Amino acid sequence: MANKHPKQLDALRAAQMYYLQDQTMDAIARELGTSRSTVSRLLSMARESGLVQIQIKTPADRAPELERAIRERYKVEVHVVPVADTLNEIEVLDRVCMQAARTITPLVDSNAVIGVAWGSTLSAVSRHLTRKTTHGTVIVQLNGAGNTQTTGITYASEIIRRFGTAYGAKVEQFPVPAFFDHAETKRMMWEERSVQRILDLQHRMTIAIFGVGSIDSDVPSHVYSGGYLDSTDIDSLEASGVAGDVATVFFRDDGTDAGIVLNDRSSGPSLADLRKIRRRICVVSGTKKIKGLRGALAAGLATDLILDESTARELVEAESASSDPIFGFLNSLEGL
Amino acid sequence: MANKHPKQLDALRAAQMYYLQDQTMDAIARELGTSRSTVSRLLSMARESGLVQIQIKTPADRAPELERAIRERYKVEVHVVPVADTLNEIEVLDRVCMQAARTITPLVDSNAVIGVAWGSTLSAVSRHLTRKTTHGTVIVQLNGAGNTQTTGITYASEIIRRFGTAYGAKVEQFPVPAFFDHAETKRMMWEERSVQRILDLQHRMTIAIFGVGSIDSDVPSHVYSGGYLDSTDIDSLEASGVAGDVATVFFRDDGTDAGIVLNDRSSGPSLADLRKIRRRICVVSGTKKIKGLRGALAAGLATDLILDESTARELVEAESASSDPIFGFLNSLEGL
DNA sequence: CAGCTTTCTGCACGTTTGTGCAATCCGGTT
DNA sequence: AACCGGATTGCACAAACGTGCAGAAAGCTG
Repeated sequence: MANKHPKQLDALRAAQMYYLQDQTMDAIARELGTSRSTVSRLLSMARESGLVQIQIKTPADRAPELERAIRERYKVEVHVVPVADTLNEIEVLDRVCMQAARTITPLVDSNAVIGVAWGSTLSAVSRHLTRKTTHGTVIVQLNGAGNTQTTGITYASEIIRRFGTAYGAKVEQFPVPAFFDHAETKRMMWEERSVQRILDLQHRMTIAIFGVGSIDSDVPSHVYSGGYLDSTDIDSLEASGVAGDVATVFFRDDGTDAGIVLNDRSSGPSLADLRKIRRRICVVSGTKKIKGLRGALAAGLATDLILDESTARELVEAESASSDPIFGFLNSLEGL
Repeated sequence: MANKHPKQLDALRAAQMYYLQDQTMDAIARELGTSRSTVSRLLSMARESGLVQIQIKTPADRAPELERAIRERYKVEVHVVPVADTLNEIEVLDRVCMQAARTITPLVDSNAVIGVAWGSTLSAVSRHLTRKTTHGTVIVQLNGAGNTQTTGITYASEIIRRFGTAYGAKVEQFPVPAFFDHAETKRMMWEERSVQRILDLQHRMTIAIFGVGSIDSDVPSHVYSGGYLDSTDIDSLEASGVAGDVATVFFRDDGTDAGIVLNDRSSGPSLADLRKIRRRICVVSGTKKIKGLRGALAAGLATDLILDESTARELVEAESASSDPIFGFLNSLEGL
């Protein structure tokens, strides 16, 4: 029809005709004066560039049993990702993270300050993000990623860079080690202005996105294997009865963190600071993380929880059969 | 897999897997233990029941020329519906109204009070509404529909009933004639408590949805042909220089309504009252309505405008070539 | 419980959609 | 102008999808 068709405009037209008027791609192609295949490509462009937004709204009253149970018990917004229990761990992670990415995107607004942790879960999430145009959004790295072997920059920065690209946001790295060797060094670094700039940003976070580590995990998280901790550290964690971590900050089964010395050397935000953030999104895939997850929930670290179905089921069952049911009950009364 | 599958839950699962995890229907069928065709049907259920919400977000800066021009000039949120100019009037109406229905739905919140007019446009919109679960929403008829031949109940009530069904809302009819024969009768009816109940509701409207009538329309709107007005009335309208109407309330080219006597006998809300509503959505299809549309825009009756592309184009051109070309030119200089 | 109506399901078929590939276009460079 | 590399297009084929239809299941009635 017309000549000078910037692709964006064609994509918009196509999307409107396809999604709002139920036209076939063929009809759209004829109107746009191009081939059907091009329309197909325009539409996938439109989807990926966030022009088309598809979301699934669960009326809370019609949510599945499982979701209601978790929502009630832990007072979190929960999204249970349906997955066949025949899938292997990696496939499940992938599905959970794809759905997580698409669930998170609508929550991101302009001028948000988004804290992002790192790890295999977040890496998978970042790979599935769909675009959304926002203004003034900032992505800030939640915790350092350096370790004894590498500076960890590429791995963690890759993740937050993907977030930045998806939302058109500025990206702020946190170039410090995951754990300091000496708490004193950390205290001094925390006084540095370059670090303070990041800490300030972190205090202004409106959204945090993180996974959990779990100490009894057979496949231990990066933190426990990647040269971040030595055997003394791990012994000390076990001695303190640690259940897991969020952004390299540890906690116990019951959500407490007092007296866990390693936290004094960790670069992640204290649990208290974390809890101040309005929206705290926790993504978990795999039943091996149950222990850490329960701790995180007991600590009230998450406002939103995205997890796979098997883990969700186990969470509900595990809690009912927990060693301290009364405490669990109290928690659920206190709105954690 | 499991047995006792309330269909709703299956539909939710399917929708999540399809739209959030990019599974094929085949894979979903296998997991749900049913056939692919059933999944296809579940998904269309999920779409129609409003479980899946697809919307198209136009970043204002990347909107087509036409939209920007109208948005700037008339200060309304505008949605130009792309349609091939080879389509006939009825097809265009259908497309516009389908897209209108899908554009309106996301704007409806719980506890909204939605005023709905009647006419061929609104009838078409109502036929394309998609469901959305809301609570405490009320649909109220904007203006009476009785005329000298019928009570007009079935036609208008059909429209608002469809709105009610789509949003799970209570429906309030307005059982009065479109035009009273005597202004005095109207004044007295307006004192009746049954009528006052509706008027009260109308004062609490948060959204109004209407088309426009246009006096020079070759195919005159129902109001001008369906036994609502007699020839004396029509003469009087022409004598007053009327351009069109919204919900059976008339106005001139320039948006004024002072001194149009027929309005004293009309059952629709005064223009002043209309303008108090937060969100006023005007749906227009077909260039024949240009005159009425321009009047309505001049009167500031709409906050949101949904119209087809040809009409949009003509609206922009008509204005540039208006009796005051310099003004039009200036407009176009100002970044329209 | 038989007989009827209504709803649901899977199959088969035709339609619609995604994508690898080769041809083409386009902007920049030599 | 000739050349080149990357992006874009349409084709052809395969994959994915929607839907009329007939049989099965579930309600309903007497």
